[in-house]
Amino acid sequence: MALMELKEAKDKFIHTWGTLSTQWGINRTMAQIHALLLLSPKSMNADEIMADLQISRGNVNMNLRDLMDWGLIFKQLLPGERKEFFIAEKDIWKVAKQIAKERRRREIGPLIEAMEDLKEGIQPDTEEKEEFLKIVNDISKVSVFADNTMTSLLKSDENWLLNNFIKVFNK
Amino acid sequence: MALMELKEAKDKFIHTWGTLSTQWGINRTMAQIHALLLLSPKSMNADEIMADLQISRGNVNMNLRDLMDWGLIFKQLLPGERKEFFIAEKDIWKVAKQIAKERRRREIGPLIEAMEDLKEGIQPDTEEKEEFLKIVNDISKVSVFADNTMTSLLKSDENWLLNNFIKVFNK
DNA sequence: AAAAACTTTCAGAATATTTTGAAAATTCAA
DNA sequence: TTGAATTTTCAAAATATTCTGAAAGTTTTT
Repeated sequence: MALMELKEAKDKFIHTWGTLSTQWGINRTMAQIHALLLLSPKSMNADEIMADLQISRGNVNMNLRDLMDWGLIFKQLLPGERKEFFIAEKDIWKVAKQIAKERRRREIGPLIEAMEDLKEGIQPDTEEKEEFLKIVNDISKVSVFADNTMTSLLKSDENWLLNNFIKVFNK
Repeated sequence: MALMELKEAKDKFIHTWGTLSTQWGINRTMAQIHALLLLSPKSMNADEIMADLQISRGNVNMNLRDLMDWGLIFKQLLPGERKEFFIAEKDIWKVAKQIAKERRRREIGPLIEAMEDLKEGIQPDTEEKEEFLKIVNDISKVSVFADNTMTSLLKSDENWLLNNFIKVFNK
């Protein structure tokens, strides 16, 4: 790609972030607001975000709330300002951990629960039922494994080291 | 949950799989067909799937193709049968690996590429540009790390052991 | 206490995604 | 070959999601 001006590059970043996010199951606007705040050296208020991304007040409000739920941005009350300002977590490792944590909670948690429910409802008194329970149990095991793996990865930054070890080990 | 009959439990499984899949960014019908085939002891053809899930031929065809792309089901040509039959991979660990692989390809790959593009387009000749590049670089590093971690986890089943080690290590 | 500044809500509009089903394409048996 | 069986395609319909903007709610200032 040819050389770009900063403004152009920032716009491209925001646009890309928005596009990729949909593949992620994350709302495009939420991702764009996040990208905008990530790149902004200072915190921004709703009006600034509206103007910048050309979106409605309601949309901005709703997505700012979601971003706070995800733990990706924070409200900042500036002295002498009536308006609320928002600032993004800039430490990308923290951002990644936060996203992974939230996805684990949303994606793996419900799966484990659902499998437990199914296990309890079926008695393994026929061949067919045993086969069904085998699948449910296997999914249960794999999801618990995935959950544990995620938790381990997230729990402490020492895991950075362990993972580098794994990476080298598998070369 | 109260005791269920097998049919009821299978329906619940298919329904649950379909519901959870949307949170995953995976099409509901694709997930339901996958669940149906996972639970089916024998391979099924398009007409059987249409009848079972009450969906159109076009929808079945398209989602069977997607499931094959994901490597989750396989076409089976039965001797003496004109119709194509489909069977799911039943080894859940393989299924999980396949899903993780596909998501890695779809979610992490494009992110790494996009960040590389941005890096190349900007010269770090001002403070502002350096700050921008810092963020792009950090995202780059984190995504490459995530990509490597995934690859390691998927590369060989010896990792099961290593991961159990990590799990115990972090207790 | 009233008004101004600001934030939140939510019904309807806009947009995006998924599904249908009939027509076109393909495959296979005779 | 022909034509019956089967699969694939794709434009239009159905459904689901996201966005808007004005009204309602809240907080702060005067």
